[in-house]
Amino acid sequence: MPKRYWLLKSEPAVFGIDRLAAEPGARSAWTGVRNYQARNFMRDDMRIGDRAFFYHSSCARPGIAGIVEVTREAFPDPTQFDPSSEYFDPGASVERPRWLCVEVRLVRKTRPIGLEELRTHPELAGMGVLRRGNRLSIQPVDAAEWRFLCERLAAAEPA
DNA sequence: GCCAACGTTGGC
DNA sequence: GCCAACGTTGGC
Repeated sequence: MPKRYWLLKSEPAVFGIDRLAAEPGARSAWTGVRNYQARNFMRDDMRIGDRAFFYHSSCARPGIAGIVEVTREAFPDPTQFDPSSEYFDPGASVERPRWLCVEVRLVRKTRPIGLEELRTHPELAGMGVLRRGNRLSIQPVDAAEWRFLCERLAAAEPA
């Protein structure tokens, strides 16, 4: 099974890339996803070893901030059971969980790649995050788009 | 704050 | 099951 690529959105005011970096082992459960399409991507398609861009949304400079790797496949999102969590779902139970999360590990922070930069590359025109009105917080990324962006990053960050 | 997009809810 | 109203996302 070939590795897949993703884009994971997070609001830096809620959980930014530096928060992930500060977690033990730079790992964290990716909780709080409350959209069925995004949940199904995690449940059906996300596998250990898949890689994703960590994307900052709803902030002054939205864009890619780093690269993460999936380290645990989908399991029940514990925040749905926690009445004190803003992600609490009274319709979910431990016996019948509704929402899932995966665990990710920060591979590395990257230089910020803003939306405006992403838009300058015709190679990336198909990316969901560039579509206006896009709201999906977990999006698949084509292998060609992934490769293109990694090459751009490598060019800007000579070893 | 505005507004486009679009998912969810609820009356029928 | 339809669909209008409503709520949320997210860039600007």
